[in-house]
Amino acid sequence: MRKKLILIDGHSILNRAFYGVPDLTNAEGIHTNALYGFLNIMFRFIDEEKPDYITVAFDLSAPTFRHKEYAAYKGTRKPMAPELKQQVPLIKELLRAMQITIVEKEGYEADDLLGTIAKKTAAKGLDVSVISGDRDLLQLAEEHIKIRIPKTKKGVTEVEDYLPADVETLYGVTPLEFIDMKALMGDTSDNIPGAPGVGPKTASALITQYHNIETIFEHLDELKPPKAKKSISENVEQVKLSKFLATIDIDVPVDYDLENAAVGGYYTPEAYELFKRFNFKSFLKRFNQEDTGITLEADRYFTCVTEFSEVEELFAQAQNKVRTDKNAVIGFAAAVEKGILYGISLAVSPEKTAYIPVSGFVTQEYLTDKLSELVQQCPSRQIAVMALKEKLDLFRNCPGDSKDTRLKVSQDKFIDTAIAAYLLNPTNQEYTYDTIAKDFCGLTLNSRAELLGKTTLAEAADTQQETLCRLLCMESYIAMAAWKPLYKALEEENMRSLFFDIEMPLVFVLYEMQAEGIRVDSAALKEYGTMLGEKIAVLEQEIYADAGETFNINSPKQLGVILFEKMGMPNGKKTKSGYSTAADILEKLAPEYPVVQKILDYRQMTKLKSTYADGLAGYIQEDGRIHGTFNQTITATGRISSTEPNLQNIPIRMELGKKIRQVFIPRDGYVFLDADYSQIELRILAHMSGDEKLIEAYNSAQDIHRTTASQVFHVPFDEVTPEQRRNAKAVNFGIVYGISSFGLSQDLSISKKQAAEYIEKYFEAYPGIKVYIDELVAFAKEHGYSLTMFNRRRPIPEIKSSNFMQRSFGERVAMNAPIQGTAADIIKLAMIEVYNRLKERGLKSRLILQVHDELLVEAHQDEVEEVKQLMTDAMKNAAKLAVVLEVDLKEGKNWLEAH
DNA sequence: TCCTTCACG
DNA sequence: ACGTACGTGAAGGAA
Repeated sequence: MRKKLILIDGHSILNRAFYGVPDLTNAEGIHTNALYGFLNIMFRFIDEEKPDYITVAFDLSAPTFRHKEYAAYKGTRKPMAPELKQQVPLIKELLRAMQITIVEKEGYEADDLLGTIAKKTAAKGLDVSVISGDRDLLQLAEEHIKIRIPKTKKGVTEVEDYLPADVETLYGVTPLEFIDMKALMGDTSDNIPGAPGVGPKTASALITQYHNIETIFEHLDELKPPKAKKSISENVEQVKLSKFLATIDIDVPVDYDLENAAVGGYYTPEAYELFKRFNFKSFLKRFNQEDTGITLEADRYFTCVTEFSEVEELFAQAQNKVRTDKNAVIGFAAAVEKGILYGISLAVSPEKTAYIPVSGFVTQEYLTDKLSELVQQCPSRQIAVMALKEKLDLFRNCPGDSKDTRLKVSQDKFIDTAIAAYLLNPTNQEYTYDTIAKDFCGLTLNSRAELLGKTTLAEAADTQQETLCRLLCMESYIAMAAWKPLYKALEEENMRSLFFDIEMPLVFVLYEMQAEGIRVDSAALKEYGTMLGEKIAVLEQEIYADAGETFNINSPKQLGVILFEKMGMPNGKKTKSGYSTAADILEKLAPEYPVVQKILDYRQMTKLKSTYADGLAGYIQEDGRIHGTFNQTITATGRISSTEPNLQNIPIRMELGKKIRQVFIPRDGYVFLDADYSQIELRILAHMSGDEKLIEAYNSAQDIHRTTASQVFHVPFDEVTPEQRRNAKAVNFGIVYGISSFGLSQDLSISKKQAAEYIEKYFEAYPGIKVYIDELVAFAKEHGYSLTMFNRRRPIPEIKSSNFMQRSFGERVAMNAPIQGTAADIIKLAMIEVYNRLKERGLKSRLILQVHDELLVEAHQDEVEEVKQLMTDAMKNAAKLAVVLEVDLKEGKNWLEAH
């Protein structure tokens, strides 16, 4: 085996990390995002390559030898952002603590040091990986020198690897010719001028033909195209200079002793202290080296079974496993896309994880039958899956019985590890096997994006069977392996019940809501769209007439110019990347300028048409219904979210918009029953704070906003003016959102001082609330997270920030998350209860939508009274609070009527 | 792809 | 002094 050296382009990676990772600061207020990102990238390569040697090269700030005479070029570079600059010495400190060699040399660029060391080391018979964000280094590629460029897309780091063949495939030139190509096309980011007008295409073609600029100069007469000929002929000196600038010096007199760069222990006590200081919790795990018993070795046991007998044997092993050991958990994963199954994977033990592709004898029907059998044979919670809801179609037995969308499979056999991971940290963006492996098993695995990129499963099943096997095996294996640490963590955080009694049962409720869908009158929807289209056309012409020209009204940029420059409207101040044309700004201008009102109307109508009328139409399926998706692992507070389409933001507030609700209709012989909680968040606040006055107000069933107004403004209940009530209502909302005088002043268009007075008076009226929200903030400050009534956590790292804005945000979140989150917990309990009661009684009515504090049931006409009773009861009693949970229920023949 | 705007709770 | 209300998702424009 050849030994391995990893060479890292320090500034390049630090720079990428700085711009790729959102701003982080530690308790001292030091920015740490570049450090964090750098380490993330470095660990990734260390984990993957397990190098024998490692070295990081940095530039020193002084002008470099190669560029000394041409400092003017380099001199035009933008100065480094101070937040980044302060992290440069820190990364060096960290690297030294981790016993990682740093090279830098006065007068030389990191490129030159990397080039020299790479070439010399490769010549000694080592494999070298050069890690950089910079394509300049491609010229260094050779048989044993691989250039590795990490790219962060959507938070996932992908790596582009370049050996000489890769450079040739991509650019059509050899690594050495790459220098000449660059000399022609230039590089603005590196201040290499090149020949103006010559781009990558032309440069590549010319170098392929002539191989270097010297030969090109000899053939200036015959160059094609003429544009390139002219440009190059006129800029011979500049191209020569460019080549000089682009060439990496591979013969720098650098004092580099390979043995010094041998990997020592990275995880020294000094490094531990620094990681703690910078608050890099996820990296700290590396120091404990707690043996999870989970290793990549399992990779060796990943197999792709094809023989029919092997498939039977695998299922037999799985059944045997769950029956003989009730504590054992098996992992399951499925490759499903657009309703088509390409294969499944089962992890039966650490030594046995297999993938079964759908092919030949092994049909989708056969596999789903075997799966249903496995589930039925399974005594208890032993099947671990990620994103279970997406796989439940596979567990729906009896294909002939299609009228009943209801699952027959028992619910308590499954564990969803993605949901468990979500509960433990709901702020992650995704809960895929690779992120779970990293967070809970200490394993770094290639993500799906890294293995497949944009390849669809259908394509992969055809051409990349092995990759697909590896992918699915990793998922089922991690589902199995991660359960132990996940379960332990859930226990430690007292989230067992939240997981087993709320989130897991909810998976099945949401699955059936999605399967059920909601009926839409497509003719009425179309008509609504046409009506909007006509109104939009009229408004559009009027706006153009008023403006004196045609322009794109939907472009904030163009609109800003028209309103604030051409028409000279005042207060166009609020800017960031131009003028703000948000509704609240325009509303202030509307009384004086009639165009503005038309623009507001235009906006409203185009929104309605594009998002709702046209948007929803595209989601109506053949059964005349929309089957949206409810997401259970998205929000930081525990709410569910709705996508494709979003059925939780259908218009209701405006007269024109709410009409869209008329197109949502129940199936024939059914009606809608819509029940919503009345001010559930304020009631939760009353309960959780224990404030006697607020509890009393609710228990005497008073109009809460009026009561608040009466208390805050010291007027008798019956003499509260509408304005006072409105203000009090805004204060109530503000309390739930995490009150700030600024926010309230914005909402009510009053001064900050006045808003502060309202808040003060509110706290005088309800002293228990003040105490409670102070406690919420103090708790979050101490622990770094907040909790709901049902122990749902929301991490709030911002609350310890030294940055005022971030810290204030953290404080508001600390006030809001327990309230919004508890409301989410309660309606989830209500949903499960409604679902169970409908099912137990064998009713035809179905729960079909949830909108945060509202449940919509499509109820059979013969069951209306029973279901009304059942819904109200389930919702009211979902949680026992010090105040009653009032529920408003209405019946209707469309969603507008029912709400 | 990021930003702005706006629909909902 | 800082410059915001909490939580979402979709569409269209700009780059």
